[in-house]
Amino acid sequence: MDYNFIEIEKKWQAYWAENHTFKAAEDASRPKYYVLDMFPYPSGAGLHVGHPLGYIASDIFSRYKRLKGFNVLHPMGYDAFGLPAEQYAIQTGQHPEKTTHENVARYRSQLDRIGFSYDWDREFRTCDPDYYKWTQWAFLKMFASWYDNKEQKARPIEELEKAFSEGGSAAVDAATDNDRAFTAEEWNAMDEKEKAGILMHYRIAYQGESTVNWCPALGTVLANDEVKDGYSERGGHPVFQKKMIQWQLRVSAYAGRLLEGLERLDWTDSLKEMQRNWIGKSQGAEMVFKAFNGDREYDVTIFTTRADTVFGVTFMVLAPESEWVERLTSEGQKAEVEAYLESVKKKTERERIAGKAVTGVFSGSYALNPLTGEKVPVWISEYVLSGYGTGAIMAVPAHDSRDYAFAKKFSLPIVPLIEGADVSEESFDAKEGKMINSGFLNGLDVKEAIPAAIDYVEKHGIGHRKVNYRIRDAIFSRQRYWGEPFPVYYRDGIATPVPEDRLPLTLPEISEYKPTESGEPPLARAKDWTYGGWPLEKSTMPGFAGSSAYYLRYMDPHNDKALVSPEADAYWRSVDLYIGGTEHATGHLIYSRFWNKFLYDLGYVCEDEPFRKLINQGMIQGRSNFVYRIVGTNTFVSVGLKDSYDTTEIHVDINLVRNDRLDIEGFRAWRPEYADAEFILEDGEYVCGWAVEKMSKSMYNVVNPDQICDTYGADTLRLYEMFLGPIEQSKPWDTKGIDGVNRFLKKFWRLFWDREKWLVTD
RNA sequence: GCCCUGAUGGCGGAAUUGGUAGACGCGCUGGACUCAAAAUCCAGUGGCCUUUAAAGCCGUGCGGGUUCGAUUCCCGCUUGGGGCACCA
Repeated sequence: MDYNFIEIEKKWQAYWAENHTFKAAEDASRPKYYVLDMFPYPSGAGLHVGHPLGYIASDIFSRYKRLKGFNVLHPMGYDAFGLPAEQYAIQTGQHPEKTTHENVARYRSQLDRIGFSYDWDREFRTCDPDYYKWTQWAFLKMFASWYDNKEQKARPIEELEKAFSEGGSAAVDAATDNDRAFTAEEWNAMDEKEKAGILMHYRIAYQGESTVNWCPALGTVLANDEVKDGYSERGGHPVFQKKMIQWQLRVSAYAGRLLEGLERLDWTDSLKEMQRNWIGKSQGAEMVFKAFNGDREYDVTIFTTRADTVFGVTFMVLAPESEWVERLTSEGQKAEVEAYLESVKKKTERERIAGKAVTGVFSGSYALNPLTGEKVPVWISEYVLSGYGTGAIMAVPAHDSRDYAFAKKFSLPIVPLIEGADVSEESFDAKEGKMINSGFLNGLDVKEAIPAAIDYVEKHGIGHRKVNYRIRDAIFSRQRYWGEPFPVYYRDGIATPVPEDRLPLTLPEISEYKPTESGEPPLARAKDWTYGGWPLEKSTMPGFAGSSAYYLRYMDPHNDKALVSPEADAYWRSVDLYIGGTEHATGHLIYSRFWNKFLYDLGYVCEDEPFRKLINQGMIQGRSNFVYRIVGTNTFVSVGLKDSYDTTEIHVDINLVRNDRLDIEGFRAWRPEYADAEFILEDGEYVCGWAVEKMSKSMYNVVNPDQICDTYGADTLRLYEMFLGPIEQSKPWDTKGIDGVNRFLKKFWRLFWDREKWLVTD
């Protein structure tokens, strides 16, 4: 009896399923170990050979840990809300639920063939109402919480209301976008609507106006991590900046903890570094400049990390979206400023980045340098971002390259502040050298001058030390159908939570999945989308909502009283080993950490960080094949001869190619337009070109794991994927070595079966 | 531009606390079995010099350094991959 993988795998996979061999249950007598894969989005294309790489690694490690005596939790499920199913629904009218269901079934059967040791009793989909009930629940908790900067934790909103009624806005140090100060008396005199408006500026899940990434082609806003180079990550459509009122999560409140928590995690340096950059801590100072529009005086606050350069300020710049623009635009400059703001608005995000053209307009106002008393003009330019710092800067062209470019363009003065710095051709940005032209800072080194300048500013009441973070609050609304509905309705225009015991608020049926003609989200089509007679929120939650706490739900997936019971949480605690792609570095892995910290603050989970150790598996790339068609003909030339002709390179299905030799008859049968194709051969064969590219349907280079399982068996597939190289590394799929792995398994089999008899008794 | 990573035979890659470089596999070469082929098994396989062997020399991207000893540590380059990018 030879190594018969078909029989062996069938027998044991059935045995595992029947006996729930890998079912995990809390067991205080054994140490726990939690191994998790990033759950997949079940796309219509099914699994290719690259997807299971991480799953295979984690499965091997799970089995190893079990044999070492650990109680292993190793679950799997599906990230099932999302854009592709919805786009498909818009095109075909088919309910996304149906598409999702079919795709999940396909994924499951493919996963089953590979023989994973998942505890399938814990499987769920994020689009199941029993699951998204807890996504909605977490949102309500965030809505009902504020962030206390002093205690560095989230607290119930009632405690904030109490503080306001006793001491007004000054009574708390909270993470907020509120800029209106009020006393206890003023607070207590406010009506309900006014109070609600104020509280909205403090809630962790809040509704607020901000500049968002608007994608007209998708009809929805996108989060920063969903936009790449000015195009939507899904679909590649252009993205515009637009001011809109949206639900947001106050992730920025957790910036310090998200940064500091990285220290204790067993993640790769590169991934931690990516998160550090995304969070972007910078230490500096805020300073107040007095600005004058005619005879009206305003205080304009700026942020700088180079307080030492304040003697070299020759102008100020406001972001076009800044609230100061309106106040500081003089009568005479009004028309010009408005024209400029209009031109900025029309640009796509892409144009704004790519052009990097220096643009701007004079506001007509002047400001006073608080240290020198010197009068400097106030300009408006898109190179200043409204979302960072205060949306206004002091410009020091001699020592900042962006200010330098601006000063050159608009002929503004450039005053060098560092000894020996030549600023005739470019700015001197380095933080080194001796200060000159800088009053009391003269002679100091830059590194001494920065704190000295801030000390001076603080002492004279001009400003104070300040830490700024680049990380923005997460835009949490999507103008789409296939996502979690917000459990919020509008009572007299006041956003009001649906009571917890009425969750889940299930997604209604609608007739069509596209936005309405008036531009409202698809949920506007739902009949009676109301609660207690009041209209419900029409946007839905983004993809990352459902994936932010799924690892907690696996601990206790059937609990209808809590996201996770305190007992299950206390036993499984957090994920010990998490395997998944690096593409989630600044999305899912930030949101999950935020979400977990929030639940930790409220006492729902016992660990502050969700993922102890994280490994990023590399991508398995595809090896594509090409044929070369002579332009204007239906004749194809072999790769070695193609340079003698003018040809177009065309992807050809790798299933029609063996060892780069084309199956000519197969090719003719592939597509009607190739039925009468002619070929120019080399040595009687058509040789294809090749390249290593992303494995994808459109490049016809997808290798399906089912084929490998048919030919060699799941164990050969698993062993071979591990054999391809280090797990973290990207590598092309190349079956050259697969026979060797298969041979190894056959030899291994023969250790136990010697042609006619077993060599083992048990 | 800034940050993070990597570079080892014909190929994928081992060697992860500084101690025999090239494990394992692919490929290739030779042999056994067979009428023959496939499959299987055995042996060899970094380079140079040499008919062969012994012996020797050279070898971990490049140039220096530390050390009894460096793929491993330090400095400076070249180059592949990834991330960020008007963040004041």
